[in-house]
Parts: sequence; structure tokens; C-alpha cells
Amino acid sequence: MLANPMYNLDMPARNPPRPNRNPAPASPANDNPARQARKGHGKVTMRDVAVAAGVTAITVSRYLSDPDVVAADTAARIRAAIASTGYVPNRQAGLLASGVSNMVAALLPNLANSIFAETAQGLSTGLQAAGRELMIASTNYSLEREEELLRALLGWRPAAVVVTGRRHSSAAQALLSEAQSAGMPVIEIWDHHAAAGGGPGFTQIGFDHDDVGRAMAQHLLAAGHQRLAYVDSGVAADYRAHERGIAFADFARAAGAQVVVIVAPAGDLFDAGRQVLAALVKRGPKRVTAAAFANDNLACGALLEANRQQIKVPAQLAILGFGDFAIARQLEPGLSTVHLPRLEIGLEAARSLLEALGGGKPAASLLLPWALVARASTAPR
Amino acid sequence: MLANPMYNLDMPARNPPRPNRNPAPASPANDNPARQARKGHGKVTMRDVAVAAGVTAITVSRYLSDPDVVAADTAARIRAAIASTGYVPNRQAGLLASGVSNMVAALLPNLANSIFAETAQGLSTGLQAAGRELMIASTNYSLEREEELLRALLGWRPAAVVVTGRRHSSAAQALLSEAQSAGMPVIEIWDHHAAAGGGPGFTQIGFDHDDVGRAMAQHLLAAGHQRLAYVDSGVAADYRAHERGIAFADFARAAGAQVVVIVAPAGDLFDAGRQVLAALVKRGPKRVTAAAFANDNLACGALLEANRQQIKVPAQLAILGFGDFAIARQLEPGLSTVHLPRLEIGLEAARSLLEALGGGKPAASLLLPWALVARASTAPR
DNA sequence: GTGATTCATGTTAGCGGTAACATTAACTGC
DNA sequence: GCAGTTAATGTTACCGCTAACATGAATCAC
Repeated sequence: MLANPMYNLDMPARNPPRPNRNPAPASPANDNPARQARKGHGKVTMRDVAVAAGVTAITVSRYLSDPDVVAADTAARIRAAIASTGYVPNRQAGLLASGVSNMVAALLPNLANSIFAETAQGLSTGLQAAGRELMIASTNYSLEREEELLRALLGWRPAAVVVTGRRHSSAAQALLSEAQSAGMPVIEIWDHHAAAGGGPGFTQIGFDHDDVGRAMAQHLLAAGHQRLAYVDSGVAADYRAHERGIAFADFARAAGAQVVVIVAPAGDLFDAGRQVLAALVKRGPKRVTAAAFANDNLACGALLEANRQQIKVPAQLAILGFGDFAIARQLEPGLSTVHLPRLEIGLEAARSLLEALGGGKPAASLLLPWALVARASTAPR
Repeated sequence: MLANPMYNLDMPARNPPRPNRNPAPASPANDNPARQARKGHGKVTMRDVAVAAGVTAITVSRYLSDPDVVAADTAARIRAAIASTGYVPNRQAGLLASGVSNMVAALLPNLANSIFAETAQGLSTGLQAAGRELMIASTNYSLEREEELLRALLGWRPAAVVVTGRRHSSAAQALLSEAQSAGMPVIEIWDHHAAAGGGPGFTQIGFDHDDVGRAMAQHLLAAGHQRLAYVDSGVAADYRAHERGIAFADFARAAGAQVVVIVAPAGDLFDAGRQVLAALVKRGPKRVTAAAFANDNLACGALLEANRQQIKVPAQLAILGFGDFAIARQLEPGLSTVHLPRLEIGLEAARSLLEALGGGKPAASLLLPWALVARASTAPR
């Protein structure tokens, strides 16, 4: 049933109401003058400009793609014609005719979250500098939504696609692979990790979250802690935060430490952090001495609550964040955290895809540096 | 070398790998069969799907726009053909032919700033729910950049345009007016104010910044303050923050209070707030008793610095922010501030433009509610 | 000075869809 | 039983632009 070629030959029986198809002679001729020509969409077209400048459309087209290929006086007339008509080139038509797009599609989990917002800004900045447009959509951490949106965005035939993370639905993966083999750069940001299947994979611009998780554990161990907590984000689908937690726990346990993993409640992150802190200090004898959080907002909430409850940080509880948000170094004590290349990921993704578009081959993956910033909240015991 | 006329007559030597392009009679006639047809762009087209389904392209087109208009079994075959070919409709072509876009273009000053990031998220959410795509660009508060980007985005013939604020370059204003009279909804967000020229104006979704400035002054006056400061943002082009400051100062002075206006240094906003606070307390006898800030990050910086310097808030200095960022209510004392409909502006803009697209006429402007949230940092003396 | 080359621009035929109209079989109604 | 209607699909001609090839005049080489 999938793609039945000979369909029309044996069909009639199956579909009685089916009219005869292709009544054949179709002789009525193509010179029917009665047909009403479809009118334009009411916009100034290149032809209008051409007429105003006394040339044909192709000359205007050439002028626009490279002003130097037309004679100087022709260029001047075209320039004047464009100004007087208020012409704005139709990109759809240009793309349809040439097959060359200057638009980039990006899929991010969320635009409001300060992490991805800065990446979006970096992408936007990098692309605008190259005269490219950005079409953006947020997946809300849902792989199904990602697939759906990817399909919609591919309909615009972008020059390149940027997706977040290395995990996609299998259909999305197939779409991306097909796009890449058709020459469209595909860039995965915010992750840098061997592909699951060991396949060719896409260009990755990010860092290894396992590494970060281990470094976080290492940092707390080095500060003399043996009973640790990892506080995971309430966003279940944020697999990267989850991976950091697993790497954190594995590393710490391998080193002989005890680790509890807690999932923060949903809602305001500061409040969630406060609640987690309150729960941690209530554990009494089983109390942990250090807690690592999935992001700085959770950690800040915990830190503020510790201050309020007069829990000494780091003496009674060390607190470690992730993200190095602006507030982290403003609190007292300063919040130790992981500084991330938030903006750089966007900028590098833009640079990288522009390179791939220019060079004709996929850009290399890029492992961007992050840094554990040790402040007072995790000072050694 | 570009465009060589008699090429085919003498060419062979120059470019050996070049396939013979049918040297042909070269008869001047218009039925030159030698012309090499431009090949497709290598993608699956609607025609491929049609062939696989045993119908013609128009039937596939009809199925896609409304599955019910084709016979049930035809629909099934088309569905199968789409799946087996991996067809993704080309939006450019559809738009070009029909003149109907489902894409919305948005211009925001910045995507990283938490204020606009949430608005972007709201726009994205609202549009995605209606199956529309979002093309976004950031102007970095520059009107020239806005004009430039607007021109580029209009080239994509969006269904609607969202711009930030009511001030635009005159050329941008002209482009927007023209777009609106051509039936494209134009929405200005983050502002709600009579147009300067009293002209027709665009749909505005936001609030009146003068009102907010006055309310901020009123709030501080009511708390018993007579010597006030307004701390403007370091972003010179953020005219809305500036307008709030002017309204603040005018209102307070009219009520007999003294007002100094300070411009915060550029750079990290928390640090800038700290510096401003330090400067304010150094004024000695001329010290102000209350300060209003252009945004919460500045105000939080000031509040944190006051805590560090053991300046009592609000006893020695009352602090008032703008934005109600998540951190505001977490600090001690809680930061009084102005709660803004950040997300709502995006959602309402989406709703509004969808309405305008559906109804055929511009949507009404919308004055969204904001609220001065009184916390401890401005408690009455 | 004559054929080859270059420069500037024109002509034609699409890109991949959809609007408008056309066509046919089957179904109405009386 | 036959004109009128309806349902399903087809044919044609575009949308606005650009690739490919064509053309005519000016320039060049020797």
C-alpha cells in the first residue's frame, strides 16, 4: 500500500465512484482566453523596479546580488527605482528559484530560561552579523514537540539547523540525518558526547556534562566532604542535568562517599531550593555536609534559606551551583558554581555553521571550556 | 568568464569535464531543445508524492490543506506516499503561490535580558499553539539596526510583525505603515502610549511607562520620603526606562520633593547597583532617603551592597526596583518593585495578531496591568 | 582590420506550490 | 430519461525570482 505505482492501471474496480482519469484528448487547447490570470499579491515586484529603471528584471536581480556586475549608471538608476518604489525583495521567490537560503532554524528547550536565552542571543548576534535570519522555536524539553517543530521548520528549507542536545526522537534523528546528507549543516549545541550508536553524528558545540558532574563531585570531595547530595532539576526531561547527577553520584561513590539524589519540587526555582535546604537540614544524624545543585537558582535559594535559618555555609553545609548566573557571586557567602560558555555556545554555533556553509563540509565538533568557580560557599572544611 | 556567449562553439578546450551541452543547430528559434532544464533542488516534491499515490499534485495539495476534500481511499494512498517518500512541503513555494504566510517576524531589543526573554517565550508559545513559526531578531536597542532587520524580515513576507516600543526610525515607520495598510498586522509591544503624531498608529500591547514612573514616585512620597534618586539604566537607548525616570522626577518635584537622576555605569548590573549605592551614601548631608532603579538587577545590587555596608533598608535608605525578577522577593529585606506582565505581553501579542489575521482588521491596543509590589525595602518610615 | 573575447544586458524556462477554471461520473428530481 | 447538481479530480497558468544560455556592441590581439 505504500507507494503503489501501477495504481491507475487496475484501480477502477476498487473505487467505483472514481471518475475516469485523464479523459485524454484534452484538446480544448491551451489558448483559452477566458481564463482569468491570477493577479499578483499587491506588492512591488522586481519587475516594477526594472520598468522604473528601464531595464529587465534579471538586471535588477544581478544588481542586488552583486552591484558591481551592472554598469555604474544602470546601478544608479536601479538604486533610484528601488527607493522610489519601496521595493523589498521577496525571499521566498528567490529561495525557490535558487535553492539557496540564508535562514537558520534553531530549536531550544526554552527561551525564558537565562541559560538558553543567552545562547539564543549569541546565535542571533552571530547570524545577524552575517546577514542571516534566525527562525526559532522552543521545545519545552519535549522530544515529540521537537520533532514536530523540526518538521515545520524544515518546510522553510533553512540553510542550516541548530538543535539542542544529542537526544532526539528517532524520526527527528532521521530528518536531521537526511538533512545533513543533503548538505545542510546540522549543529547540536549544549552537549559534546559520543553518539549513542557510534554513527556519523552531527557537529556538536558544547561540553561533556559527565565531566562537569564528576568535577563537581571531585570539588566537594577535595573540600573534605563524604556525605553528599545532588539536587536534580524538577524538569524531568532535562536529561543533561540528570546525566550530571549520575556522573556526580558515580564518581563520589567510587571514591567512597555517600550520595543522596533529591529531585527539587517544581515551581519557582529559588523557592524549590529553599525547600530542599529545609529538607536537608531536617535529616538530623543522616545529614549531608555538602549539596550540589542542578542550577544556580536552586542553589541560591538554598543559600538564602541557609542564611535565614542561620545554617553556616560552608561550615555546616557546603553549597555548589551550576551555571554561574550573575547573582551567584553577589550573595554572601559567594556561591561556588560552574561557569558555562552560555553566550559562546550561540556564537560558536553561528560561526561553525557559517563555516560549514562556506566550506561545503560539516564543521568539526567543538568542546567548549567551562570552569568550576570556587567561591566561599564550598571553602574547604 | 562569466556569461560567455558563443561558449558552446569553441569551448571544449577550456573545460574538458564539461559535458557537451548539445551543441545543436543553435537555431535562433524559441524551440531550442538544447536548453538544459534546470533541475530540481534534489528534494522530494509534491509531484513525487502525487506519482506515488497515483494522483496529480493538486490533489496532494488539497489533501494537505484539508484532508476531507479528497476521497477517503485517495487520502489513505496520499498519506502512505508521504510517509514512504519522506515528503516535507516546501513553504516558500506554497507562500509564493498563495500569498498566505504562517510566519510571524518579531524584533526585540535583546534576547538574553530576562525581561524580553520571557516575552519571546510567550510569543513563541502563543504562535506555536496556532501552528505558526516565529522569526526573531534582536536590535540591541538600536533604531538603525531595527530598520535594517525589519527590511530583511519583511523580505520573508511574514503574516504579521511584532516590534518593541513605539519609536522607530522614520523609514522603519514608513515600512510598518505600508505593511499595515497592505493588511499585515503590526503590533508594538512593551509600550502603550498615544502616538507622537496622533496618526493611526499600530496595535499596542503593553503599559504606559509614564504611569509607572509616577506610581513609583508616589509610592516613595507616600512612605514619607522627600529626597529621592532615580537611577537610570546604563543602556542609553532604552527610552522607556528614561521616560519612567522623567515621569518619576516630574511627579515628585511637582509634589515638592527633591530628585536627583543618576545614570548607572555600564557592565554587570548588580555591580553597577552596588556602585550607585556606594555613591549615594557618600553624599553625606545631601543624602537621599529613597532610590528608585530602572530595573531589579540594579536595585538588587544596591540592596546587597547596603546589607554589606550595614546601611539599614529602608530606615536609612528605601530601595525600589522595576521588573519583579525572581530574586526580588528572595532577598532580605524583600525588594519592593513593579511587577510586569512579561510573559503576558508575548502571549497577548500572539493572541492579538492571530485575531487580527482571522478577523481581517487590526486588533485593538491592550493596556496590560502592572502592579507596584510593596515589600520591606520601602516600608514607611 | 578581422576573428576572438569581454562586457552588459536580454530571453527563456523553470523552482514547487496553489488559484481558477475544467471535466467527468454519479446522483438528483420530477 | 434528461437537465441540473454534486463530488472528486485534472489542466493550465501563474506567484516572484534566478540559472542557464543568448545576443549585440565594444574591446582586444596580432
